[in-house]
Amino acid sequence: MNTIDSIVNLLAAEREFYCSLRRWYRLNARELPWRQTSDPYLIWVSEVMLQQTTVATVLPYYLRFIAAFPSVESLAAADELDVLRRWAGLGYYRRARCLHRAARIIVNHYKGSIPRDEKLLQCLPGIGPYTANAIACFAFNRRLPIIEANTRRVMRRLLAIEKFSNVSETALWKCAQLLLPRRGYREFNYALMELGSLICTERAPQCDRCPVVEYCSAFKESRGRAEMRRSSSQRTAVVHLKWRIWVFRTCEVPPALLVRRFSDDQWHAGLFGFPFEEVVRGPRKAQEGGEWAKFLRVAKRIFTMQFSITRHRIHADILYVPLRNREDVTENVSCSGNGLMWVTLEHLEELPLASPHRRVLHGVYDFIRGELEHAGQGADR
DNA sequence: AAGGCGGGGAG
DNA sequence: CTCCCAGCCTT
Repeated sequence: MNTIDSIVNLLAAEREFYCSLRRWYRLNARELPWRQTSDPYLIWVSEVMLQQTTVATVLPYYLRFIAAFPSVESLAAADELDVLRRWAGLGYYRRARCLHRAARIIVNHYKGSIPRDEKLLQCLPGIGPYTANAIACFAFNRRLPIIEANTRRVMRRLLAIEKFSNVSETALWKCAQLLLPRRGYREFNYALMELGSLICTERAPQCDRCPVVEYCSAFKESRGRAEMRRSSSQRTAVVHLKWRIWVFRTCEVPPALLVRRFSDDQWHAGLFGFPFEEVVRGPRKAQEGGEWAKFLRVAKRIFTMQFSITRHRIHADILYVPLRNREDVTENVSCSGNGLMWVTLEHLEELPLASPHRRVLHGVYDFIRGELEHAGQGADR
C-alpha cells in the first residue's frame, strides 16, 4: 500500500483542517489586485508575471502593464517592442513574447475569449501545467490542483514527503488533486499559496502561527526545524566570465550610439543592448580576440562593471570608441552586421534595454556629459 | 529528468 | 555573499 496516499486520505478526511485553513486565510489574506477580479485576461497576465518572480516585484509592473494593455485585444494589437518596453526590468523576456503571441492566437483562433479548458490553455505559448490550472481555477472556477513553489513546499511538509525518497512531481500533483475539497477549492488553493508565502516559508517557517500545524507531518517529526540545505555538490556551479562591451559613438549632435537587438539564441533575446563579446582566456588559438578586435587599439576602457545572469558572474570592460562617422564601424562589421543600428541618446532611453546594458548606458551617459562639458569649456576660450 | 533562463529581494 | 521566487521550454 502506498504510504503517501494513506497520509493524504487521512488529511482529506479531517474537516477541521479545511476549516482552520479557510478561517486563517479570510483573516490574513493580502489584498492583491489579481485576486480581486475574475477577468481571465488579468489573471493570466498576473500568473505569467509571477512565474519565478516575487509578488512585491511584480506589483508595479502588473499595474502599469494592464493600464497599457487592459484587454487581450489591446495586447494582441500592440507592437512587440511596446510590450517588451513595459516588461523591461522584470526579466524572463521570453514570457512577454509568449504572452504577446498567445494573445494573438486567442484573438485569431478563439475569437478573443480565453479557453476554459486547461488542456487547451497548455497549448498556448508560455502556459505550462501550473499556469493552465491557475487560470482555469481562479478565473473559471474549475476544480483543479496547483503545484508551484508555495504549495509544493506546504505539501511536502504537510505530508513529510522528504521521508519517502524521491517523490516525483507527478505524485505531488496527484496528492494535490486528492486534497482538493469538494467545495471552496479555489479559496483552498489560494489559502495553500498564502500559507506558503506568509507562514510556511522556505527558511524559518513560523510554525507557532500556523493554523494547521497540528496536521503537519513534518512538524510532528522535527518541530519545525528547516530542512537540510543542499550540499555543495548539488548546487549549480558558478561560472565566471569576462566580457567586453563596446560603445561606439558618433561625433554628431546629438551623439548616436551603436546598439543591436539580440537574436533568439542570445542572452536577453528580443531586447536591445550594446555589442558585446566574451573574452576567451588562456592560449590564443584561432580566437583572434573576437570580431571587434581591430578597434582595441583606439578604444578607451572607461569603466568596468560586474553583474550576474543566472549562475554566471560576469566581469565586463566597457570599451568606448568615438568615431568621425558611422561608416567607420558599419563598413568594418561585415559578418555580424545584422541587427546593428545607430540610436541617439534620447531615443535609447525608450528602447527595451537589457538591465546590464541600461547600466552601461547610464555610465556612458555620465562620461559623455563630462566630455561635452569639457569641450564646451574649450570652445569658450 | 535536468539545465537554462534573468532580475530583485531577503537573510 | 547565497538562496529563492505564483515555471516554462528544450534536450
